[in-house]
Amino acid sequence: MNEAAPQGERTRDRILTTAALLFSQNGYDHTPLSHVAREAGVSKALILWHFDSKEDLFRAALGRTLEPYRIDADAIAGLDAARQIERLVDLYVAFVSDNGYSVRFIVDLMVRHSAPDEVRRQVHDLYGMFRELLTGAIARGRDSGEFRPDTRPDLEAALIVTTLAGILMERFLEDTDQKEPTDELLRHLKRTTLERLSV
Amino acid sequence: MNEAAPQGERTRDRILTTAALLFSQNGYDHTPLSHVAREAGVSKALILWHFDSKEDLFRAALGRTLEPYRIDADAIAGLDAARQIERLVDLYVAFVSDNGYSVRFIVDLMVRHSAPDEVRRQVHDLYGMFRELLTGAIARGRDSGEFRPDTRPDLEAALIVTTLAGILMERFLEDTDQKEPTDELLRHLKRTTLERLSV
DNA sequence: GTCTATATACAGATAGAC
DNA sequence: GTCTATCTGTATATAGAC
Repeated sequence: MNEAAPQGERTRDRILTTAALLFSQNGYDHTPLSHVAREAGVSKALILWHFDSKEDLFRAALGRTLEPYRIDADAIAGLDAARQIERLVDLYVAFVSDNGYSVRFIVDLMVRHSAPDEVRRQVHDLYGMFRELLTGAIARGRDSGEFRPDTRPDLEAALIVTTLAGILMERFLEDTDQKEPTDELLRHLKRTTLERLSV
Repeated sequence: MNEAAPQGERTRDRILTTAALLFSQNGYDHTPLSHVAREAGVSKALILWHFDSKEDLFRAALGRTLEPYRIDADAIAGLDAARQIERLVDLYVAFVSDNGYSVRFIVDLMVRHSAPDEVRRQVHDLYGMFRELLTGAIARGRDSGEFRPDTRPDLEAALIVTTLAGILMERFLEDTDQKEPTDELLRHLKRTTLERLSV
């Protein structure tokens, strides 16, 4: 027997994982507790014993949904500035590709202004951290002479992340999950950015 | 008496307008018919006499919501290519500023894949038309010698609209309706684009 | 065309046995 | 901790009078 994970905890955990999945797939309003109960193999009453309300379950499940949302700054260590920028762009695109459902769900919450403040702040911070990484890479490239001396790292970084946000948006607007046109656009973004920055 | 607009038609129209507003403000799921009825000054039953179902009302109301969504190609006539690009960018930003609620609503429908096919197609077409206007302006600039001869109008236009989509996205991600940072970003977008295209 | 009253369904949440 | 049974509110939709 595993003393650290009694039955109740494991059941609670299964409810949480199930809820996180169903909420991100169907949305809060279209995920009745009965559905979560069925998929998790428990009764509605048990869910409401573990969590005070559906809203409470939702907030707890959001933690699961946001688990993969983190930035690994080490991933760009040891590269020159230009390569760091390219790598950050690729990491962004890879992330939204790998987390389609949940990214769509979180974006939906943000667009509808129905994300809890904590989530809103978390997303905001991640966005800021990513932009900071870009800003830092551009600043180092400028200071090392790799980029033009009149480069404005913050503004350039802001333009890049905005365009990436646009790529995300367009992915949602398209029904088909085509990636080929986006790839060409991505190459164009990276190329024009580096051409503009380079001396 | 106005023979062309009997009482029933005017009431139906008021229901439709009220519904379009409330749906775009609060969303479909959080707009009960009782709310529409109260705001429109009629009974729930009357709404369901005019429209077969809530879903039917919703589809009809979407027409109202999309009414302002159109592109006036004449607005850029007589300008040189660079000025046309700047003007199109400004028109885009002005539109999303003037139609905050409904743009947010439509985007939400698209993100959640819950827009009727007709609406999805309509938005897609508008997006395509706007990109076409940009593509045309860039192509004319290239052919007139104003822009570099190796310019690829379609790719450049795609990059611009993607960045604009990103600006829209970021406006949703921010809680505050600040516009100052966006303005600086917009200027940077226009300036870098034109610098890249110009000979 | 417009209303009041009602049918029907289903959601979240609670009571209480085990 | 987990269940079945039930309460309670609210939503869409219908019936039928005016």
